[in-house]
Amino acid sequence: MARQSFSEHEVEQRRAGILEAAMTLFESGGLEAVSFRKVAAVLGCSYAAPYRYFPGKDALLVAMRAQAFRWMEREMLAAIRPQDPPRQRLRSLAEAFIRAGVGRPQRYALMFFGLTEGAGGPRSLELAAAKRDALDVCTRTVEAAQAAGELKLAVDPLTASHLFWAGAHGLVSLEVAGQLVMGRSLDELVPPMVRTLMQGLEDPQGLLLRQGRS
Amino acid sequence: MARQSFSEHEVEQRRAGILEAAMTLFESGGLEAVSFRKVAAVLGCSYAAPYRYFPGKDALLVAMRAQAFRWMEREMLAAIRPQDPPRQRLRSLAEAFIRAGVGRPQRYALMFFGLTEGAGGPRSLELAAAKRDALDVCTRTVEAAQAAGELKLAVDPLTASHLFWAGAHGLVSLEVAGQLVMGRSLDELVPPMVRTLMQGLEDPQGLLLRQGRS
DNA sequence: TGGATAAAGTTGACAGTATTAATTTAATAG
DNA sequence: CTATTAAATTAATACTGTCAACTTTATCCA
Repeated sequence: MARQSFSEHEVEQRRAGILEAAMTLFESGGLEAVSFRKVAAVLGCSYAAPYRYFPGKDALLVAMRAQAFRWMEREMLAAIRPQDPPRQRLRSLAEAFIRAGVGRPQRYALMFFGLTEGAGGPRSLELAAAKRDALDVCTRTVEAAQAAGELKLAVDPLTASHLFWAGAHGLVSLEVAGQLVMGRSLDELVPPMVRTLMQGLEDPQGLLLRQGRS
Repeated sequence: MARQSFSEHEVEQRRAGILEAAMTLFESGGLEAVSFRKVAAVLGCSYAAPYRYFPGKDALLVAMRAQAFRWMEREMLAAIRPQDPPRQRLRSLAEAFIRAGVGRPQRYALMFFGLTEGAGGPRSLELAAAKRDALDVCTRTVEAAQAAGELKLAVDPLTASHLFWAGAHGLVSLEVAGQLVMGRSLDELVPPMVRTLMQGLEDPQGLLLRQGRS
């Protein structure tokens, strides 16, 4: 006796459409270029229509951030080749993270510079999952290297992957924000950073066993 | 034959007043609580008056960021006691940075999460100087440790201080943004991070000379 | 002392924004 | 065909940054 509600799939499709439009605006003009009204204009609907699929702008931004984390996860996964030794995979991972972030500074800023965490609505579960999955790529790689005996950690693998993640993020973050002193390009800093992270994670005995280096 | 312009000092005083009002608003309600109109309301002037001292909101935010960097510089300087050995000073520096940032997450976010760098107006020179001075505290401490023979760097001191800075920032940044996996408190991560940074910066030979360990 | 002058400050206006409420459209079940 | 109701649109409110026109006011000079 009434108009049938949209199926879950249809709703998801509309959400995806809104998200895509928002992302397109974001890529071309940064956060300032993202507004419900512009999104609606791109989609050809009225400016209040998206409210049916996102309770507010915060929710839209959260979804955008989750998407950015998914992208980063893909970038990292694409960089680690199974045939490489675990230690090399860890290096590739760090390099991929850094280069992806620096290559798309706006997207990277969207990921990490979200100041309003948004009180954890139902949709921030998706964001949390996206973050966890991205970090998991890192954690698994660290664990694999340790399991293969190629990495002697001075701390537990989870802590190690957090430190690894934090170090890589710190470097990208500073570069993206233009904080690195002029004249020092990222190419100068990436290799020492990766080496510092790898080396710093290991206990001295591990270093001794393999005579240091790399 | 005309009303005398304000002296440089008077202008600076008004700028400082606006800045202070903006900071107060920021501390209590985040970036959303900062607007020219609210600042003016606090100061008791009309909403367009601040435009005489800041060309726009971006310029105001830049000045706020510079002030935050100056604060961080003071925090770090207060933490390094001259009587401590250089190595200990470096550790204290890192701890101070991390604890200051985590203790005031909003202010920290203001420092590093400024997405709009603002095309470098005349006032962003002050921001650049504030950033440089803060980083210099770190660089000088690293150099002192190296000069005292207490730190055998694997890279040049400037690169080392950048890595140090990046690592500390990465950790704080993740904590502030709530990216660290739940259950892992900062107290768990700070000591390993500091050790990782210190250890990672050193060349293997230096480690050998002092038998490893921090 | 009495304008003239120009800086400092105020007000009004415009274009945008997020968000909510009221309204309209349209599909479908009976 | 009609009642129902989800979806979409429109109207409206309360903000925002920014600029232009206007008013106030302190000073200098005649």
